[in-house]
Amino acid sequence: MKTLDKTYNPAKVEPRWSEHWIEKGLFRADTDSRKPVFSMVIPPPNITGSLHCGHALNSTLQDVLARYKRMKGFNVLWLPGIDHAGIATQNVVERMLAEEGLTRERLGRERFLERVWKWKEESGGRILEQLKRLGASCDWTRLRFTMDEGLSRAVREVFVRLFSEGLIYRGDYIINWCPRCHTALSDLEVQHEERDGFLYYLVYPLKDGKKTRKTITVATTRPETMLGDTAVAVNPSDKRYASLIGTTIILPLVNREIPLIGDNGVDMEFGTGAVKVTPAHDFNDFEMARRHDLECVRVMDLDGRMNENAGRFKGLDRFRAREAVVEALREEGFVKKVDNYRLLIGTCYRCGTTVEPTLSKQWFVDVKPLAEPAIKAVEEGRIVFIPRSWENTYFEWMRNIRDWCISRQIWWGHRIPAWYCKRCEHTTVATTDPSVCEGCGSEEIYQDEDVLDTWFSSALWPFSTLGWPQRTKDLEMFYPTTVLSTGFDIIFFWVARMIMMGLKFMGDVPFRDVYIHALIRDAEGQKMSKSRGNVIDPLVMMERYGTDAFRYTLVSFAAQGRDIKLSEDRIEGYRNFSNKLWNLARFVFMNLEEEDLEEEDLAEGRYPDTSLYNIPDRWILTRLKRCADEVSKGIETYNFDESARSLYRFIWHELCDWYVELVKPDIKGERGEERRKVAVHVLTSVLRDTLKLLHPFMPFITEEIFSYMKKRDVSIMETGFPEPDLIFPEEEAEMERIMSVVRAVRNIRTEMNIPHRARVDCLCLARDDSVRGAILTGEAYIKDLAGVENLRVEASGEGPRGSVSAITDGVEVFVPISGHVDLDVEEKRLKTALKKLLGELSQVQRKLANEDFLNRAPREVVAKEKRRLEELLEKKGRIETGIERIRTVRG
RNA sequence: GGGCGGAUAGCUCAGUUGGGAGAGCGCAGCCCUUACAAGGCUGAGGUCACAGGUUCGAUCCCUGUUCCGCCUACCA
Repeated sequence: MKTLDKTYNPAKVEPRWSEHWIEKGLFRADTDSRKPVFSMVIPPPNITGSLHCGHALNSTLQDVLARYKRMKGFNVLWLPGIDHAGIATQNVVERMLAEEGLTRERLGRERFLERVWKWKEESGGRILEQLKRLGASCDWTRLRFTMDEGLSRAVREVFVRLFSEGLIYRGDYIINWCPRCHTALSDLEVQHEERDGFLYYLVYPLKDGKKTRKTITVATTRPETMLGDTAVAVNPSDKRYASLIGTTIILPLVNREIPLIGDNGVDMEFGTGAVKVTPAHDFNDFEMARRHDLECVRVMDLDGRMNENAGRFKGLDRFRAREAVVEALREEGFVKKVDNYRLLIGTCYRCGTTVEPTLSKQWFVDVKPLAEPAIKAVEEGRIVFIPRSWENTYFEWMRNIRDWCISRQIWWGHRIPAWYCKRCEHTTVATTDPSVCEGCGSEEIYQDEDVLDTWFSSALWPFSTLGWPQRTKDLEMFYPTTVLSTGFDIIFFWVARMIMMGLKFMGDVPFRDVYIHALIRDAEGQKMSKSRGNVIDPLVMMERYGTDAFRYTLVSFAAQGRDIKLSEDRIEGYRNFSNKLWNLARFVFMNLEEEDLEEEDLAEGRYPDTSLYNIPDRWILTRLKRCADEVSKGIETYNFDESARSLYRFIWHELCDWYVELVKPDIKGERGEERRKVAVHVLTSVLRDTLKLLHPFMPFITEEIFSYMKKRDVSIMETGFPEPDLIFPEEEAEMERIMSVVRAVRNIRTEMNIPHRARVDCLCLARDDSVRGAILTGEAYIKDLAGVENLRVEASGEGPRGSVSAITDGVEVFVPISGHVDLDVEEKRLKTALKKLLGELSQVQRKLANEDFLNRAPREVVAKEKRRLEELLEKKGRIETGIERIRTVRG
């Protein structure tokens, strides 16, 4: 057998396996399979993106699920893909054009789109390679892209059907406009930021107050929009102003006459209780204008500059205009005062520019009718969020949902399938490009210039990727998908919309479980961002510590409902863990004899006759079984961190720290050939099962080690997930007893500074027969692991002169010290132990003295406490004898 | 304004039918013991944020407070 390198070198191992798995088609879903189905679609990353920690976490968790389910015998589909990311991609390509001194307008739509496709072919989707590097076991043969022909057909189909049902409409409404990206944005695409600003108090004169110089003062954070004011509103129940409702105001600078209206939406407490109304540039005001049938006056153009309605301010950028307008108002005495004020401003999530609410003609989805069944699906538990608490967030948004603006004034995306007629003004909406107007048959039709929100196509992802609107085998087999794993930040953007669309067009939920993973932050708890410069690059981490170690770190941190503070130290720790595993394998392989290898395939070996097992064998097999149960349970309940913790403890602190040490003499043949064979067998079998348990988390190293154990060409992922059933609770307990004696002797050795090589004698006093039995059966192990020469076990008696003692549950361990014992050190040891013990003792005694406790607590609990009291009292007695003994020696 | 989450060892975090507080890193001491120094052994370190309540018993359940995050909202 090959000798492994002394340290594990992931860089040498990982790329080979990534390729191998894909070449062999191990990730392919099978439409002819009769196995139970497990399916997921990947949240499609942006085509412009590159792998960040969030992707890495989410993909790792999905990969754990996929690999686990595959090994458990499921027909697994994990469908990968990417998103065309309309605005982001267009920005990227426009930036490239700018470097050539070009603009998209000069290039023209068609040639611009050619450039985007070319860019896509050359440098788009880099992230897919990075996902492969991470080990993501997606079915790469089914890779999808939102702009693919098939998916585009799905988009059109959906648009046409919603339009025909009146759920998609076009109209003039106020929307969020990004003056930089030159497009409308949905509410969700606007990010709110708190900034310092001012609250301006503007004085508006009343028309019939000319003689009396009557005025009304309004408060605003955006004085420049006053040019577009078409009313002033007050609350009708506001006594200060109620009598003025219906009067006319002269708008300063503009000299337009505007009405003073009453509206319940006005907050009497805020500012002066009077608010200016600018319907064309404020959502609130727009609503109010509709209620009161007010005029809408736009005062800005699409670049965010003042337009002709702004009179002398025309051409000024909106922020310059603010200063200019305030200045002008001030000169004429219309500014009463200016307060400092924290305000929330909306910014474009793509470029950060302050968005401008603007009246505009756009396409919308009437979402309410779609939202109702989507709410119900979650209420009725047909879809379950994990953690459950996210359902509140979902409900909150869905119940207050507003119409979705889906048209974007960009070129890269699915063009809106609507044609307008120059003759009759009819709008033709069709799945295939029409040549004549549906209404009048005229050929003079032209297509809408706009494209759809990228999220529109993403909403169809779970079924469009499976072939819809065609009724494919994939669709039939894999829809609804089993799980969706994603971040909370796109619950509204994506999850909710998929649920609505899935229910609408497939008549069924798109997935059963929605697992919401944590958000990754840096070590200080800051959100990672390029501008902060605190981004941890997953690729660098994989390079530096190995993909498996990086994956394991993410999984270990993935506790539900808590953010992840990622730190490099932790990754290093798991790098060490992978090295530990590597060396475990190295040890095993080093000690195999030729015949062990010839006799059978280590990768498939069965456990031998259980009657041949000794205590350590039975103990480790029991521990393995418990670990396997915990791993499965953790994955199935999305408590991935628990699985990871359990495996870590088992491999390092049970298998390596104890079992390997226990069987070393066996493996080396010191206890006979038969025993050697059994030990080898158990050790290799446990190693093999451990590798399998670990494989979903650490696919590379496990496959690598496994490859040395197998005779035929098989991947570890094809060998099934271990479900061991051997369990020996008695030996498990006995072993614990033996281990605690070993620990006790080691403790004494350390505290007494006994040289490492020196052997010591040991006397164990234990009243309980079974405890003595356990110690006696473990004699050889205690001698080995604690460096004991002679071991005596007695029911009762005295510790030998000049010996030091340690007390563990039910056992008192004495170690005679050659030369003389440092009495002071020993006394101090005993006294500290006594002090600690007395604390525990008084707790227990207090409990047992409490009648209510005795009467009301469950019997088992009371019995347990009583047993504990006895143990503690016994311990106490022994420690006190020890202290007494020291006193007598001192004389 | 509404909602959600967090506060446990120096740091990062686990801890559910409520019943003797855990891990990793870091720290201290000893050890290059033939799988592993990316290692081994041993150890120190915690009024479980604060105040009440329920209970025989609370880190855990309930109420309130403080601090820190996040999401959401039409106080201009």
